[in-house]
Amino acid sequence: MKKDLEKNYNPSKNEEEIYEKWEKSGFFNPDNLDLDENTDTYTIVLPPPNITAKLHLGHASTIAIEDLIIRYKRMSGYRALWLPGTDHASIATQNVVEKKLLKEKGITRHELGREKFLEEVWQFLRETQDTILYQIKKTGASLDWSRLAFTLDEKRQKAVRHMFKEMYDEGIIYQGERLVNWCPRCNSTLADDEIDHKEQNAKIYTFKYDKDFPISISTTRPETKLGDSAIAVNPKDERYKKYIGQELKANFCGIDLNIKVIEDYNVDMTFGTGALGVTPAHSAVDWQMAENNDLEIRKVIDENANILPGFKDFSGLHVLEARKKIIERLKEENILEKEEDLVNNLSTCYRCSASIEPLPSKQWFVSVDKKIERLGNKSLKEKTLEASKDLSIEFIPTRFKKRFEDWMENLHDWCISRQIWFGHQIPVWYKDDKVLVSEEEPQEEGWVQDLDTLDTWFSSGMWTFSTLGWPDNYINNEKSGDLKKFHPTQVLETGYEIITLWVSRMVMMSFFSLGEIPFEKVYLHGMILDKDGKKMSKSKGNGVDPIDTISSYGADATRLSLLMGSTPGNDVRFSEDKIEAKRNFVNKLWNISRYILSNIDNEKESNIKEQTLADKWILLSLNELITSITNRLDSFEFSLAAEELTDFTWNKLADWYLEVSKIEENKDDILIYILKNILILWHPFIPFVTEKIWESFNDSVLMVEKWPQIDEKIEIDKKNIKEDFNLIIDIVVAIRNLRTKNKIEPNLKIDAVIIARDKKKILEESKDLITNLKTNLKSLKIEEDVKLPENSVVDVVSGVELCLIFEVDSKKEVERLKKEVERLEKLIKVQKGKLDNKNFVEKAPEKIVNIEKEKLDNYLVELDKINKNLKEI
RNA sequence: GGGCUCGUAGCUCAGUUGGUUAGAGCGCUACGUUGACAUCGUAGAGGUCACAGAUUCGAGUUCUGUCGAGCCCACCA
Repeated sequence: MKKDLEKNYNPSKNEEEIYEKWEKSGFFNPDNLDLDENTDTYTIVLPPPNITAKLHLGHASTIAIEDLIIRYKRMSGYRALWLPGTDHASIATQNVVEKKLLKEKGITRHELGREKFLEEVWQFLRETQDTILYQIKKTGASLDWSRLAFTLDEKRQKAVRHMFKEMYDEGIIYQGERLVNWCPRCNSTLADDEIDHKEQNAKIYTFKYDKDFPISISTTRPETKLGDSAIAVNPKDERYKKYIGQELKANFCGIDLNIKVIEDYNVDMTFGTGALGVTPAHSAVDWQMAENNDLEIRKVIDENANILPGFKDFSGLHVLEARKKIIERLKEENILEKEEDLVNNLSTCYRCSASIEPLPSKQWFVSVDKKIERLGNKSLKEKTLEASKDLSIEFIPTRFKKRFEDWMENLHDWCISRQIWFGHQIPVWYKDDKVLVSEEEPQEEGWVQDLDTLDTWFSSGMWTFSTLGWPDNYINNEKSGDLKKFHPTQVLETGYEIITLWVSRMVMMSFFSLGEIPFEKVYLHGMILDKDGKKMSKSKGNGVDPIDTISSYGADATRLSLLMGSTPGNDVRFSEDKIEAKRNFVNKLWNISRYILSNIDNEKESNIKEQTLADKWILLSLNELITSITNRLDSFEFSLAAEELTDFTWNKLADWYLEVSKIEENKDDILIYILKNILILWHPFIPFVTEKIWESFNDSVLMVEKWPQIDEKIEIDKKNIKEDFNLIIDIVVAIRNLRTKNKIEPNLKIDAVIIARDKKKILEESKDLITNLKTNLKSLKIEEDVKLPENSVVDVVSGVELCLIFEVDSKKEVERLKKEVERLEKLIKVQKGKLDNKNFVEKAPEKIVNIEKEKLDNYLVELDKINKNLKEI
């Protein structure tokens, strides 16, 4: 039956229909796969995208990689689950909605009130979530939508509360006064990794607290000095040694201070005056010193970055105004010694860029150092480090293992409370002096819930198991249901930029609640940069919507362009050219299939009989391809796998075997066999087009077709088959080259003679093939020796000589040959030098030496022939 | 200050334990194409693999240093 496919593949016409077909088949859900009970599972959870905005190409890249892995594993017979979800991204989302409100309605969240504001957030959320899910489907993701989760849906809320209570009961979660990074603009604390350091020009002032004070200090923030309770000096510093331990009184701009002189090795003697004014309440380093030296902690600044009451006329001023006023005062008192320019790093909020105030505040923390009995008396930090060190969790590429461990080792307790409205509200209730931590809201009157919400990573840290039915599926330390089947997951595939934010928390939380790792491998992909190498971001407006590239070039081309030419952990630049090239390839594959399907009589391969050299060659190449692609995919070398597939499909199959099939006959079985195999091998990369072609001659669904095995009986005579066929290719190419170089009219029939000794047999067998293959020879002779006619040109190919006989421009030919002689003489000289090297001949493997010798011989033969030719002309 | 990555063709990038002539795509040049495919075909030009040194019979690949680009962490009182 002949099939008639369209001339060009049209992605937008087919993709939707194919996706529907997959969804209808039910095979996205592993429960519907026809598998034995004991089949191994393979699980990946989709890193839940923020619902703050539509997806960009970075997400598309994540999806392309994960879909590739999961489709490959599904076809390889695993019970493959890829679990979708989205992230509420508390701070980010709240910020976006706040900005939107301000822009569209001109109101702030405070004017609107908590409840109404949250309604707005949920409304926004529904809209963006729809867009995002639509985008994901457009890329062809084979996600199990029946298990779709959201970090703030009912089930996850339950899981979060359960986790909070368990951690609280275990003493892992505690409330404490700590110096936190406070954003006065967002009115919230920020984690250390939510802070950006920005260079800025500042002034550093040098002064004494008062006229009579013996030590000068330097600072960029004089206003905080109102809260100083010590001066720290380096114990090695001779200038200040005598003061250490003294308690001094000072009157700083009218405020009385008790200053203790303490020693600390971290003080840089060469910076400023070498004496550091210690402000425990408003500097992280100083806070530490205060703890070590039992200093008084005196707050100066409030949550709005204003000076607190009790500081006379400075009270109520914004820090910047207070700074100005203090400098004026110091000038008046004539104690300002120096005012210098300085470039320093300002800590700013990663969301709103406001400058951060370190403030002491009551917050909830997760302890990373507390020993946990059921984890072998180890802390979460220790367990996590252990998992990385003993390789139970493997990083790809491995260099991120070190970064992960360095970061873990320096990890402090995790501040999980956030002073924002959108998110998981902390499940703690207060009534009078009583505190209640509970999964359920207390029924009794009068309990008031903590107003803060949890850090967004608290809920996403539980992602691998909260999505699999925890805690319901975990009773008496026994896993059941999905949790038992699919946890731990196999791979976490994500961007390297959140290795610390997310990966570490997932490992800790999984250890805490399940006592096991959340995933076996962490595959880290690079970022997708724009064509100038800049990070794509909303603010720069250089983000690319995958929907746009999909509608112009197709999902397959978009995916392939993201998969190829990239290696794990390295950033990739996006370019439209690349997508276009992949679109062209997809079309090529389409046309290869079109040609095969329209030229065969029977589309079911029955009995593959390899008859000719070309058959053996292509089948052998296919075997090698299957082995190689399988290995590549197993070791996460996606780009290389795609390259090899392209090479086979385009350079071997299309360029050679299909051409041969136009000359040699009866290749239906082999053609359909090869087509089926490459469609399967390509499917994880470019699922749509392969499925579309597949359905034109199969009733089954390609997505669940079995991954190919090599055909054992073709594994014979490997070496000869390849060499022989490559020889034919070389000859055909050489004939064409000679024609082009000598400007032979395309229609002019010419005679060719091949002078061959060892290769005679193979050449004799393939005589017709060579004559017909993309050449236009009048005749082809194969001789052992021949006297060359005058009007001929000669080339040497893989050890055989080839003569084309026709009229030739002798002047041009002489020039060409002379150049050739030059080239050869150069090569021969290099080659001889190599072989004269005793070390080389004695120490290099015999194989290499022989190859080099053979090379020299070939050069010599070639040179000889050309010289002969030259004489004749 | 500590750490990481990168530097290969005009551009974007591959190149797995060191091994035959360093590859691909795009771009460029020439020629070609009415039947699988112009989303095509054939061929060509284009590389001191950043630089210097070391190890080795042999280095794009290993080591050291230098220069350049980028990133992460800490911190500047």
